[in-house]
Amino acid sequence: METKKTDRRVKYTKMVIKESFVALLKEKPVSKITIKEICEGADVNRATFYAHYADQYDLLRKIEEELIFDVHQYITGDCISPSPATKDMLTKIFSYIRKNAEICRVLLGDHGDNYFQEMLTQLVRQQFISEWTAQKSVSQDDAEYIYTFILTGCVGVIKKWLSQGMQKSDESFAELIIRFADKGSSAF
Amino acid sequence: METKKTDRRVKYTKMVIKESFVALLKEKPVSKITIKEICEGADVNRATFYAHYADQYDLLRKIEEELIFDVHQYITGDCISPSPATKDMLTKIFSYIRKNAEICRVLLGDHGDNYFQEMLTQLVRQQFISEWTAQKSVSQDDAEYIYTFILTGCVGVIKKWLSQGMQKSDESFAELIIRFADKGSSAF
DNA sequence: TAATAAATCAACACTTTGTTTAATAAAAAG
DNA sequence: CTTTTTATTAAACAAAGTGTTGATTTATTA
Repeated sequence: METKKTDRRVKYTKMVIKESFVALLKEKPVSKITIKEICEGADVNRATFYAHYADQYDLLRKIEEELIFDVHQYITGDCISPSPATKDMLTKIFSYIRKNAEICRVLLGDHGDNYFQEMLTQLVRQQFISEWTAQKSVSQDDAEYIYTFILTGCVGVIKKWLSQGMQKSDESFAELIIRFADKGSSAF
Repeated sequence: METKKTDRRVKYTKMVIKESFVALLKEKPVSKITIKEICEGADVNRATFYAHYADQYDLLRKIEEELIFDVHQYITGDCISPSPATKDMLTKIFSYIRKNAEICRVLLGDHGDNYFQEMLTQLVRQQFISEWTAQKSVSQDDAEYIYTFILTGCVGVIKKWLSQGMQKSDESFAELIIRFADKGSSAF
């Protein structure tokens, strides 16, 4: 991502804009952040901002999509079964989140928006449903409910883990998540 | 709630403002809704709006708090165990949500905000934790994670139920939620 | 070094905001 | 029913942010 943008000025501009924006997001929700503020913090002209983004929300969206793109790389088949492969996958994802803890904490925190969370769950959704309906004799409808329960539950737990400074190691946290997913699956 | 406000003019004003606001919330997120718009939709002077609310977000907050207050009435002790009392309690809550489906769907939908969801979970939180640590030999820390998993998971399922037109009856949906909570509890 | 592209600056009309004043209308109290 | 009280209105205001423009300067690439 962002490797084809040759011009260094563009790279720099986008970087400082994002930094300024994320810093503001720590203090208040997007809705209270003005483009003027972002530009002052980044020491960038307002016209330059509009050359790259439509508004604050567009900027937020693009930041989120970058993260989603990265996380997407880690997602492989076999999302739920408590296999070593799954544990490995989750550990890598949590390690990535830890590396980007600052922005992840903001996006999943009180000032974040639902969209990011929604995209995260959609990422695993299809994988999940198809695995489920194949393995067990569960109707599509029931599978949707189970999936929703487990996924939103796990995201909630991840948010808690993040907001409390990620005390548990990536690996042990992956084990915890697998346990939750496994127990949730047994609801039918 | 709102029964001591004697002056009928105030009652009316608040009512039309809320109606106009909720109608707008169906179309777009709070952040895109202007006070001017709300007032035009309600046919109320802008100065009148400021006499009652600080801004859109204050208005949203007050609407949410009214709902939370109502739901709070239904919450009694014994939140989790799959007892008939629990089922009865949940059925009543879902019936209330169904009666206020329009606003609930908006607040828990894509244009809603996290705060409402947060308040809903906080409502059950203390009850939950204390029951848990008493019944089973679980550390406070583990209990927090289990609670988070179950609660956010259940709220996710409720959101799905709402957004899909509440096909399941209040009673059968209460049973579903109890089943999820029970299975989630068995994670330790 | 020349050509190209990006960022800046200043100015623009426009919208929304939050507040204030006096005037008007409606409700509650006597 | 009349008086008093209170809510709402209307109009005007400065302040701030928005989104866009055209000319200029600066940095990058080739």
